[in-house]
Amino acid sequence: MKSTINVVMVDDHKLIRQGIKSLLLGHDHIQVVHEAANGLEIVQWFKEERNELPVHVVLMDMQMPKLNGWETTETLLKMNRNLKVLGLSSYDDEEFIKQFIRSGGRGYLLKDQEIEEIVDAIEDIFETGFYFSHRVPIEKLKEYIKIRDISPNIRYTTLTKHEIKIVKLICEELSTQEIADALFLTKKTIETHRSHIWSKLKIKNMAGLVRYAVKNKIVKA
Amino acid sequence: MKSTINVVMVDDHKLIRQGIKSLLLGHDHIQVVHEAANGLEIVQWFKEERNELPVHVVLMDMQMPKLNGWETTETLLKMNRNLKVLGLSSYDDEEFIKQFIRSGGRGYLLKDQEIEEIVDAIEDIFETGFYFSHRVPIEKLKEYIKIRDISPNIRYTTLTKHEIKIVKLICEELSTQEIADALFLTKKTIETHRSHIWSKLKIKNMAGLVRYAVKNKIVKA
DNA sequence: TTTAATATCAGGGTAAACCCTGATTTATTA
DNA sequence: TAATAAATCAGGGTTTACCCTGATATTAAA
Repeated sequence: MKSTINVVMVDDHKLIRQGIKSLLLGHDHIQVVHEAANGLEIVQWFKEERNELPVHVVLMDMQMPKLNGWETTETLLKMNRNLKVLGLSSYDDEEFIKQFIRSGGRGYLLKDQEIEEIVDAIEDIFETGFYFSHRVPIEKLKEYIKIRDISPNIRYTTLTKHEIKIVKLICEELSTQEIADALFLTKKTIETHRSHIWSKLKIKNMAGLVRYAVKNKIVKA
Repeated sequence: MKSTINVVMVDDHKLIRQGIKSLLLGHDHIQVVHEAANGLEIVQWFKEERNELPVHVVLMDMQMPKLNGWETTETLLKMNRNLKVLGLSSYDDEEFIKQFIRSGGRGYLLKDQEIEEIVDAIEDIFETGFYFSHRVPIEKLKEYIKIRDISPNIRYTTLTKHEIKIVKLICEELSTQEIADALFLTKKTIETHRSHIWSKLKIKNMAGLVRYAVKNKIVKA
């Protein structure tokens, strides 16, 4: 008989959480022991309310407000290095997956794939420590996995709260001048913030920024 | 005993389709008789392979590639005016819901809500013909429902295929000149297309365009 | 405590975005 | 067939975005 795998689910859409949970009900050796709607919630739960309940695998959506998937992963692994985090996403964006692996993620699944794969993935990540969907370009990723093992704390890009506020307003179609007026700052200040954002995110223009913002749930599309 | 409600599901994420289906398994009077990954698939199915199987409710994701939720709704209703289409979305964007209702949608659900609501919604839309989530600003929507009953064929915005190609390239952070070079056209031509897109979508700049493109799955975020 | 990051602002610049009017050709639809 | 929409291009315009360098005060981290 297979030993029981305790799974925790993190996704901001309750319907999806419940749906996947319901799919896993047919597999007795997989137990969903807790669920959370975002990164902050799950970090809080691990910190305070867990009551020594063993958790083997975390099923984590990448696109979440507040703390996104990889930010949350990094935080959780600081508390428990043995945790296996399985990323779940609509996007097979390479940069995205890279970030996640740098943060310590051990597997990645795409939402538009076969359902059986989620069960396979949970089993594999529990037994071997890794699982990557065949749609993920694994060869390229191996490099990142190595890098992470040598130097586990590679920085990922973070924007400051002022920068995030400006990103939001850019996405609302406000011009630099309008943003300056809205925040009681000069146009030049906003321009400086903009150029910092540009170089941090390595984007060329507004279009790249908006896609970043949507991907990271700074704004809704 | 309640009579059986035959439901068809349209969503581009198999995992979500299966999840919801699995949730509905506990409710014997609701039968998921078919599922499809996008608008084209379901239109095709209704046209050719249905074999007179009665369909009462269509559960339709709004954000899909190829044919999106409301475009598909409009097409399906041309074939069968009695079909009740229940929209499913991550977004409570008013413009979005408006488009859907103009196309003949009869109900709207948000993905981050309680699961029981999906069962209620299917039952309500089947019995009364309407269901709107309490998170949807129903008062405003009543106007659109009326308008639709008087003049059912209000135009929604459509971009031409050339325009869509340009939208994609703008989202890839290409400048007007770069797009012109890529498509072997002059800069002026691209500018004209741009200005048409701007006025069709009533947006102010690139930021608005990218959000439109992501919302309508012209590009991934 | 020293370093590094954050937040504020300025001058001066080029290239790109965005807006107007206007025109021709070719499809498509009524 | 007539009308409409799509696709191509042009001139000439203003405004905004984006890129340099450089400065200063505050705050957070090593």
